[in-house]
Amino acid sequence: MKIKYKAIYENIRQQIENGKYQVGDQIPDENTMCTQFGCSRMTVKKAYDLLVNEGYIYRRQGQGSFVLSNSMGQRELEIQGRELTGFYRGTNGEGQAKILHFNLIFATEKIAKALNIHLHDPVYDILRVQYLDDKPYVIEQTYMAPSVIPGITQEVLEGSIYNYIENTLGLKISSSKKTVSAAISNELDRQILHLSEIEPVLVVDQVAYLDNGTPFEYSNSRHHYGLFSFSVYALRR
Amino acid sequence: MKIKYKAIYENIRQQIENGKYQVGDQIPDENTMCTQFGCSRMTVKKAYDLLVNEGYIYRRQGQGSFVLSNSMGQRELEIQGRELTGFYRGTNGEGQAKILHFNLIFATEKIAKALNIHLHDPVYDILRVQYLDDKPYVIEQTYMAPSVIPGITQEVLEGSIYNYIENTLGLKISSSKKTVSAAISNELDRQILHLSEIEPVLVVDQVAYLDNGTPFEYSNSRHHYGLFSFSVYALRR
DNA sequence: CAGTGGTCTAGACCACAAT
DNA sequence: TTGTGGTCTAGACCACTGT
Repeated sequence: MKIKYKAIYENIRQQIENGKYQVGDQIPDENTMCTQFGCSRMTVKKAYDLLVNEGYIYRRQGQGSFVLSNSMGQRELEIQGRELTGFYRGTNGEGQAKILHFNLIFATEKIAKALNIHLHDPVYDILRVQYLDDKPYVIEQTYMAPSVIPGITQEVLEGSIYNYIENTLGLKISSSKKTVSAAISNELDRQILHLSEIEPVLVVDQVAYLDNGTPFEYSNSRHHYGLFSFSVYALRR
Repeated sequence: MKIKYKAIYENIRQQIENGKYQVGDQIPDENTMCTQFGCSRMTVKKAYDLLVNEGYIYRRQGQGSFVLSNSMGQRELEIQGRELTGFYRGTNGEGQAKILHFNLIFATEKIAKALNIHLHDPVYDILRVQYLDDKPYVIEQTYMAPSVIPGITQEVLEGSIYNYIENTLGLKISSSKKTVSAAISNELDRQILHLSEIEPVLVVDQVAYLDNGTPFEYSNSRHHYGLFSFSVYALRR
């Protein structure tokens, strides 16, 4: 790791996650870290601020820096990558994916607006089911513009779209906006996710962005209510 | 505003929100801002990094800084304070609150763990309904330790607990961890929120922290599925 | 008081992109 | 080559906390 503040961040993060620093423990002050890592205060500060943003520590003027939580220690949630720090990996497909349909359609107003393209521009219209341990847990409706993400095929869709985008196309996925809500399950939900009439779905509406600011994906995911939850750490500003 | 980077942050943020900078527009580079605000590059960088974290802009080496979204422009959601930047204000009570019960109980293991207190320590056990425009939208089960938040009364509960904590007690609320899921509505949900059997609730489990790292509230909120959604902006690290 | 973090400076060098 | 952002330094001064 050539970037110093990331190295310091990783160093402390790991010591928190593996329990060397317990919740409530004070971690070294900035000057101590400066001498230890041979760097200036600003560099330590940057590393520590990252830890604050991710909910690992809190800091108080005049007192010091203390462990707030070991974040990842709370893995009681069923489907969770690095959910707590925030990036939704639904489309990452760590399990298997089954394609329900894969078409080209004309962008509706909603899609065009979300993807920042013109009305009636062509878009991929993909409906997939994701499985984990042979259990279906989410139905994903995805729209992407071929002008942004070219060359999508059945094969790509059976694997991970995100891997294709990052590894094959060499693009960088940088952020996303999500809105989470609960909804009554519809006919398709119940059939695919094996739900009864009274069992709901957790709906995630998402627009995902490349590092050049282009929205490349607009998706609507309907999750089995018992197999998925969504966690965030929120800092008050 | 005496803090320069916050002043710069506010300046740009407002210009994005009121449309002076449109989505996709390039905003001034760091050196330009330095001369304009009479400060050093690091200060501008800090302001811009805040804007990146909140999803307003993205930046690319060699190219510049560009508007990603005007965030708050998407106020299509029913109940939303500054949800997009992340802090859940359910307990803020902008509407009215009705108390269903208010007791002192002995902490269960789950509560003790969440609030970092001992098993069987006394805790407030509060069940409230929040209304917005005379419509019930959430049932909130809240646990707080009197040792941390003393002096809770019926009157306090009818207003805003958060206001009481910050204004009357002079404590600072700094962060929270939430887990969001969908659930089948129970008898109470259906009665209070006027739901039918097939209509679900959006459940938010939350631990909230003071700025000294103390978890002061453990709550479980069951929201009307049609009146509440939860939005986040997530940066990939 | 000493110890801590918060803000800020005035530079430096590097990496990357467009021309 | 120029312009951009990313990282980093070696200080400085201030604000807050606890002794």
